[in-house]
Amino acid sequence: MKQATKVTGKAGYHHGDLRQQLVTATRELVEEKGPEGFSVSEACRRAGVSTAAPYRHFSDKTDMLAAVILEGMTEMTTRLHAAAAPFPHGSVEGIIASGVSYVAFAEAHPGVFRVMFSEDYKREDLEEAGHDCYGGLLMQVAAYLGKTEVDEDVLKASFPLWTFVHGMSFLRIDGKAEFAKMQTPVEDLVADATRRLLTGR
Amino acid sequence: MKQATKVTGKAGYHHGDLRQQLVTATRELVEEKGPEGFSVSEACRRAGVSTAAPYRHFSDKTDMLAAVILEGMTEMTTRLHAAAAPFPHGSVEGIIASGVSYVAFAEAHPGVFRVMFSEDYKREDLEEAGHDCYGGLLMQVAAYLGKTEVDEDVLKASFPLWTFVHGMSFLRIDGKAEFAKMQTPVEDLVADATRRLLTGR
DNA sequence: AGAAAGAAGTTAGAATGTCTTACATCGATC
DNA sequence: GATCGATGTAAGACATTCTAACTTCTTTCT
Repeated sequence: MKQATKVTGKAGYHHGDLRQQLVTATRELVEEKGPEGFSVSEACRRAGVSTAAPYRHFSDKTDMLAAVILEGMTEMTTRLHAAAAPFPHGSVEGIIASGVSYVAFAEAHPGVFRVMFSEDYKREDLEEAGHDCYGGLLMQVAAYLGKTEVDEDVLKASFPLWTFVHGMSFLRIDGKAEFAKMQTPVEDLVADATRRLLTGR
Repeated sequence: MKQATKVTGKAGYHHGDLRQQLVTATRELVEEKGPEGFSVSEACRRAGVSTAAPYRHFSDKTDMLAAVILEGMTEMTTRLHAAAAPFPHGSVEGIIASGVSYVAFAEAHPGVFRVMFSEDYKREDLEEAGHDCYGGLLMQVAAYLGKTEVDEDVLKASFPLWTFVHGMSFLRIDGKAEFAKMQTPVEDLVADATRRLLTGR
């Protein structure tokens, strides 16, 4: 009656990999029904355990969501990195590719993206994950500006870029692009804006 | 006729102005605890009625939130309009002022702002309210471009502006401006970006 | 004016959800 | 091979959304 969870076939009282399975279930639910629609009970049902089981692995309902956020954050970081990789470090093209990838992540996982920014999950690990992610852009912009470290100029140049792709992400997952009758591809919008914000033309 | 008499409070069995009072309570709660923290029960407690009372005025919990969204949307519309009013119609300054005002609204009412864009509240009245709001920007940009009506060019020029202030709003209410070590005033950030996105330099 | 109709409250309760407490089971260790 | 700690379950306290049936007040119709 247990789901076949492990390849080794663990079908007993102990689950074997419950924590990760709950995170996955949570993530799926958040994706399907939105952050609001997620319930611990439902995740338990999916994982095939009682509703009390998660509390061995998570302190809270929000703790489960935090785990999802963390997963999402690291995934986003690697994605942005990978997107920029083919281009020279510090090139406008690389920065644009990162930006496009940011929006793409939001569109691929709107639920997770929303949770990632939905509330004040002021937690050390999440902050750190955020820093890692944003740090990638800072490095690229620094290189673009010919700097070896992140100084005031780099911060000032980077933030508007983030702002733009962040706004673009939300508008798109909220269907506001259709609302605004904009069917220009994201790639073009991000490329144009990034160029203008960065190079000034 | 009845509203005027019962403004002072619930003297009797009938409340007199429950609907509006519930909307207000909902809005306060959303502001205090965020969209997630809001509960119908709590709103009822604040309005001093039983938990069943709201269902005479709203179909749903989400219906109550929708009312708050509508209020917020119209308030935002008037704000943006007012902000641009002092400047010549179609001037960059007017457009910038609107943008700054957009972010200011988000910072003044982060909870409401978040609900306004948190979910797919696909409802006719909300869509319409959104159109009214965005329409203001479209008009200004049209005038800026020397057009008398909203055509493709206007749409293309306007959307990135919205995108930017929208992203800025979210980043700020999420505390990401501090996170990114940006303490440049919003006014400057919006002004710079708007100018660049719009005029190209 | 007074009865009937309808609007807008109330209480009670079903269904669902979060989280705690006390207990059961399993794997690993000594 | 008995024990112990980690991990699961069962039962339940309490909150929440929403419905159903009843009550009270307002309005409207003769």
